[in-house]
Amino acid sequence: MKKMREILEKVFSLLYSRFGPQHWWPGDGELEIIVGAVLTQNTSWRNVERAIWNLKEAGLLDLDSLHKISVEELAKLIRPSGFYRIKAARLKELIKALVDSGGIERFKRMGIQELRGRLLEIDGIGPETADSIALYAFGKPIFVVDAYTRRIFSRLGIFEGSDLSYQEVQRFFMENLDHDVMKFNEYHALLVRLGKTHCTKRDPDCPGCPLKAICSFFKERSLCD
DNA sequence: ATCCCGGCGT
DNA sequence: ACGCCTGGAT
Repeated sequence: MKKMREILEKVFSLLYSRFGPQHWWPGDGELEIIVGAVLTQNTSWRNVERAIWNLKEAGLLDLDSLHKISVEELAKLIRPSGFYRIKAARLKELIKALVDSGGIERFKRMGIQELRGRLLEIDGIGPETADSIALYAFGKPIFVVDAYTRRIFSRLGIFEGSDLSYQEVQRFFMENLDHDVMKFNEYHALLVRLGKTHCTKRDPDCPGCPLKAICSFFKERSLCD
């Protein structure tokens, strides 16, 4: 399937020429990215920003402080991000794992598969969160799959019907794109951008979509007007 | 009312 | 496959 490489490049160039570089991850520092990756689970980034701001203002956005703070106290601070009790517990698990295995620098030095495996062992860290951390916090060449990715490529007609697993979708991208960190970074960020502004779940803006020329969903919709 | 850069337990 | 976790924006 040589064709898929061309399609993925086409999608990228259409998105990039419309939206430009996305400068991800939004927020600085490895720890802030790690924390943000957990807080944004099924939650809009706007709400995550408030939670992170609370942690910053309290002067707690460092490994040591987060390790010492109680779950209850942490839960209060991250309240605006929603699911705050379970997320506080998940953050504590993650922080504990980071501290116990020798800090962030130690994780950073791991190979991609070892790092991914370690993260997935932590309760509350699933494939998307693990890959977000691997790519955006540690600069590992791995493609992040999310709900937007699935929706956009289903509508394009590329994942049509087939109910693919996370791994299968990820393999599709990684087999058809160069393993370049900046490319993976920008590609995922651009898909999120499109998912928010045009390819929304309800009432998508197909006429204004940069991908409409190659989208089967748009073609189907255009027939009934 | 419905959704948001998911993950877990049943 | 489904219910749950939760606040905030639209």
